[in-house]
Amino acid sequence: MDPTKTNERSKTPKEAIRQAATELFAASGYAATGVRAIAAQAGVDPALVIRHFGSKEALFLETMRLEGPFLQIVTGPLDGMGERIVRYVLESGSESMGPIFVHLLRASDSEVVRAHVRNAVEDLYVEPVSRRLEGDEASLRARLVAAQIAGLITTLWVVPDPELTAANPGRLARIYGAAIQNIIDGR
Amino acid sequence: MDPTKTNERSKTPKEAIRQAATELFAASGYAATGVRAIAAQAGVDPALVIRHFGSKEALFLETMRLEGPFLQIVTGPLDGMGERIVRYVLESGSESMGPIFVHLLRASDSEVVRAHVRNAVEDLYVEPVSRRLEGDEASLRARLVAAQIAGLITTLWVVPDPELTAANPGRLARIYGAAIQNIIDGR
DNA sequence: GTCTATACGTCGATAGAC
DNA sequence: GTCTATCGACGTATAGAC
Repeated sequence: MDPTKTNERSKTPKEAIRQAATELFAASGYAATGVRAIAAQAGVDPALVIRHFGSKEALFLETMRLEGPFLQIVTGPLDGMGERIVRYVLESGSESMGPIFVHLLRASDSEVVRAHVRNAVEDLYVEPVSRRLEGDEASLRARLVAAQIAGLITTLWVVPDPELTAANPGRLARIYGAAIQNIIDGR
Repeated sequence: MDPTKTNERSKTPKEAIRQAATELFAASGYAATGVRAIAAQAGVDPALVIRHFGSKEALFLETMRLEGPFLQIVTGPLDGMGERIVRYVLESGSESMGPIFVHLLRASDSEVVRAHVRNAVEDLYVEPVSRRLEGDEASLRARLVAAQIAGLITTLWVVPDPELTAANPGRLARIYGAAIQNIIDGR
């Protein structure tokens, strides 16, 4: 009569909370996910959630760790890198990295969340790209590439544009990739 | 005849609420601004805020109307339009349009807010740019231009990158403008 | 040391008296 | 129409049971 999941008896309560939070935040975002709902799904008391993670926001950030094989993209040849970046972003939409970015940006009303995003962008995108770029103002141009990626993610998934999400990925990669390549090559 | 109310110094209560909300939302964003704080600044009862505008969210959206002379930028010549767009965005940061976009994106955890942003982007950016673009896939390319603009706004002000905000505006306009121009020109 | 029960303060929103 | 009183839900804190 109750098809919801049973208690994960093989795990410690803290891990059960972390897993429940990961699922619920990923499914419904930050605001729509309550501490009591997380506790219910984990099969624990709501107070335990705060006791183990300090606050709802801290738990949110812990489940929203940005990591991905983006570095591999950047270690490839400079030629065609723009298009490869776009393809990677398009694929990451259904993967782990895309949705995480989406929920983080949507919850960026908090300064703590913004700092989290800032650090992740710096480590994941700006730093590796900056290393690879040649010519003047490599750091500046790397940040503008990151801005282009952020814009694509925003328009595709944060505030989705239906016509863009339905567009042919190959055309997107070709057109937007060329624009990114323009900054990679540096005029 | 209906002479003015007892409150000669202020406008009608509804307008006082609207003005107070506009100031507070612009200064502190959506989450950090409470209904009671708005009512206090407007000098009215908190219940009036909801009664006049339905909800905090509806009042927020009413104060966050996106409008600007962006259309003038797009009516100019196609040549150099990319750079002009970037300059306009950079200037709008201290103006009315920039902060509004920032607070809307930061509050985009709500589907109602997302719809608001989607409509504004469509009317303000995509539609005018799409009209001006030549060649195939004008609509798609216009949306990718909008994506680049969104990325610039995001990286400059939604989740500010200190090194970008401190960068020379002329260099930003030249580099990022060229990338936008790449899509405007269409390969 | 973990976990539970309970409660506190605040939030957006509502009902009903003047 | 405007205020008083209050609602239910939220995130969070704490005392104390196992």
